[in-house]
Amino acid sequence: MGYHHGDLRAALIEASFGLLAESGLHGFSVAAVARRLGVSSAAPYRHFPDRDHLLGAVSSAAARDLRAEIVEATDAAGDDAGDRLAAVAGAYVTFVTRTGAGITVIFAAGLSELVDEERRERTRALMTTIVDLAVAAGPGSYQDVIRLVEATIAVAHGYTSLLFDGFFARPDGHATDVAAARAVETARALTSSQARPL
Amino acid sequence: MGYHHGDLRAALIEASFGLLAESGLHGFSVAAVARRLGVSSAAPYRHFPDRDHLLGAVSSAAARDLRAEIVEATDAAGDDAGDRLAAVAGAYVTFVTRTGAGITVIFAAGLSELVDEERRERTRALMTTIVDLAVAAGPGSYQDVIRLVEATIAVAHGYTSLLFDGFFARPDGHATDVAAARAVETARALTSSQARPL
DNA sequence: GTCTATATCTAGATAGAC
DNA sequence: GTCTATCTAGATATAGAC
Repeated sequence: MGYHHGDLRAALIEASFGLLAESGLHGFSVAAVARRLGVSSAAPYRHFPDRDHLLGAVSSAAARDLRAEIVEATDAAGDDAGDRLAAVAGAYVTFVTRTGAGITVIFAAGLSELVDEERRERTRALMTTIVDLAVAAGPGSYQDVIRLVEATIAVAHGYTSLLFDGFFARPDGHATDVAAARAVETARALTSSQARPL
Repeated sequence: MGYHHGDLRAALIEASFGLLAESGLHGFSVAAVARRLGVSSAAPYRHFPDRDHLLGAVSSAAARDLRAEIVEATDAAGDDAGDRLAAVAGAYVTFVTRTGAGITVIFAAGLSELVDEERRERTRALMTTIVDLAVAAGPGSYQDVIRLVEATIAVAHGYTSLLFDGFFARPDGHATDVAAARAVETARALTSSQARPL
């Protein structure tokens, strides 16, 4: 076996993204992540007590990074509030196709029992960021805002799944760009119609 | 162990739906399906040569049944072409929440290599049914029609995933109805805006 | 801090009894 | 047509060497 890294903990999280992107949560295992880094299957357990804690750390990092890329994408989208919210969908498709860490990983994954304050905070920040964009885009009640957020995420996640499951073509770089663009267009249609009652 | 059924083959497919609905494709295994029926883990192999052939049969049945429920839902949706297409999303959420067999199972699952003419035909019929509804709803080019189909499926699948992953609440009967209604509303917004260029 | 080795578990799949 | 028994493979997790 190979041996030690400067920071195996960080490397394990990074390698988990790669594995998730290729094989999905289905194909994720601590052993496979270790293999990817050329370390023994026991090595990860020096840094994470069990599989769920590794996944929790991956989830935490994903919530932080996804939020950062969403902020970046909305900044690039200009001033129109509808365009800015729609950009969330594009950022989601791009990020999740690259890292494999979408809502399935960030939420669920049976991690609800894990107490991780940092992760909770990052997830909350991610949601707050999206809700704020929806508030700006939708003139409706709080309930309407939440519905708009859900719809935007549903669109983003739906296109990502279609892409991952080969509905479009193999997810090479170009297919990802196309899917992201479609997701943005579709999400954008939600906010135009939001002006009229949904 | 228990013993023989009238039709274990059919029972295995039915039990697979239940297992998929509860545990997802992630938690699916031939052994677990057998356990559900109280038969030995070897019994399924008398009816299916391997795991993929069972999943293929499940996929085939799902394509047939989902199409039937879509036809039923669109018939109930009235005459407006936009309403009829939007009804697809509602039928999808309801069906997939109950059976666990959505696009992830019907397509992907590494079943592309499986040659199953009946399954291919059912999948084709399912897609044709949706495309026809989109043609009626969208006055655009063939490309626009395909995009509308993709968007509708993305919305439907997105809401189903949100529901399954606990984004709304536990998927009891009521939560499913709410998610289905939201999916219909969101899908409906796509076709109103389709009148104006997307 | 990582390795080797190992115990335990679960799943996929096959052989042979009934 | 199903059962019991068994083999193989891969994953989680722990113990102890270096």
